[in-house]
Amino acid sequence: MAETDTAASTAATTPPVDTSSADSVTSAPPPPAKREIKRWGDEEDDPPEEPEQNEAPSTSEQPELEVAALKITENKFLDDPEDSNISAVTADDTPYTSASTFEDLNLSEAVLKGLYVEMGFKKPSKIQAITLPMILTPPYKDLVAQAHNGSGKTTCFVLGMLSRVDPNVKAPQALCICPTRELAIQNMEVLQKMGKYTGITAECAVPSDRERNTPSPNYRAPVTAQIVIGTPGTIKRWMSIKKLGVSRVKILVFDEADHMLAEDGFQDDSLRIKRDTEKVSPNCQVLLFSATFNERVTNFVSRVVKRGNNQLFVKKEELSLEGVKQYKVYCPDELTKIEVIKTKIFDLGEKLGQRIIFVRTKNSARMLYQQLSDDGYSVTAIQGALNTEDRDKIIKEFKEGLTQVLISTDVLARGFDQQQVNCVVNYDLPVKYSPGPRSQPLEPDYEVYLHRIGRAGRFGRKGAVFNLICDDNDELVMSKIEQYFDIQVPEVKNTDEAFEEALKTAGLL
DNA sequence: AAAAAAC
Repeated sequence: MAETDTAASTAATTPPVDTSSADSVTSAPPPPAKREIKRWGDEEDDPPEEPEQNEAPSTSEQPELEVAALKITENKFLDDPEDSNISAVTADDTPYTSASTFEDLNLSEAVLKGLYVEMGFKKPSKIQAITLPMILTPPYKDLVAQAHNGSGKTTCFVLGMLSRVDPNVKAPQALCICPTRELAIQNMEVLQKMGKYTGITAECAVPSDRERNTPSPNYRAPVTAQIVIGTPGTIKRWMSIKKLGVSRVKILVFDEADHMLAEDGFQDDSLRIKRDTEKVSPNCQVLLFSATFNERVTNFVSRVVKRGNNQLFVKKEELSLEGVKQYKVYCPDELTKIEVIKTKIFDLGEKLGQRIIFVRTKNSARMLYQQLSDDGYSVTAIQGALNTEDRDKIIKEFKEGLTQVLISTDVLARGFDQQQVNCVVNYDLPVKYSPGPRSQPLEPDYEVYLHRIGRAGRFGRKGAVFNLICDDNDELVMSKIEQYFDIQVPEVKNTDEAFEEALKTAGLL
């Protein structure tokens, strides 16, 4: 419970924020009769997925939630000029009013208590204000929602699931599919905290070593939990062995939806789960959330989601977080990279918060871990080849603050929410593996880049990112990333002074 | 290559 202060902070903040939003919170003169436009608070754009301990982020750096309208049907919904950057929101012909308070949403007393007491929230973040009415207002339409990293997307779908469950029906009614075990567990923790007073039951469907070693499908009883959050393989398996019945499912959520529906992601599994669910629950509402939706996935996604047409998107040029300063560091060779990690990220980074170092392969995670520990540095490393027990332990230690520096593959690139992380290192830049001959230059993986750097700067906090640039291809990849997101990433020389200066600029020292 | 997890 760090509630007292957390509460105050995350939610609270109230704001001194830039006038743009604060004032209008209440003011909104209801224009046309039917739709009154209220403002949402902007200061705390997001109750981070796991919002507990926070101090109020300084308002100055709050990320703007710029939402570009994908499709604006009738009405322009937002007539306040200050909101002009937020277009979006369109429902075929259903008008929605954004929620300026949680009370506007008809949530149960138990859920409200969870929000205020357990989570410490005071009012909806921008993405919550916009999407919650869409999620909770009948007829329940599907939704595709994009919002910045750390802006509170988890709360949107967790509230959606909690609100739509009928407490009297003891069967799965809400399903949430996530790309990794860690994210599923984290989302479950948020759900249990937020839903603490509701009595709603939930179960996590993730791989476990125990389960893997159990040959018989009778190793478990049928799921009676009302909400199930898990990874695609386990969900699929439970469904196929008839332990997870989906005939009562009313709401199906895909977290990190762009990846869940990407061809090189979990498309097959996701579509199968969706199809099998809809077969017996044709009216099931589908929610897709992510911070990234590239053009290709977006086209596909729009075809997949049929019930209604509520969509929210953010232009890629407005997607990187203001509060997270990005840098590049030229390292002539691998040894220099390791030296930078030791002298800058560890030694000089003592004064920083927690740090995550992203590497490309499981093997480099192991190797880097080995080299650093051999040299006496205190660090842990996580990657998918570890057994589940070890993965859980490493995450637990990091979340408890027992470890300060964590090496990770892209298992943690998406969704991982630890507010004390204020520094991210791309030891290897994220690249896509293009099919065909190995000789081609590697293309940047823009989405992964954005997700990785979003591990810092949760909830509008400040952060710093260091990209280690080793060869010509790295340099090319980096410049493409800058171009794509329309950002400039300055160089930091490999000296203590330069790093200190960079950290100061980022507001971390 | 990473991720999930195995019909």
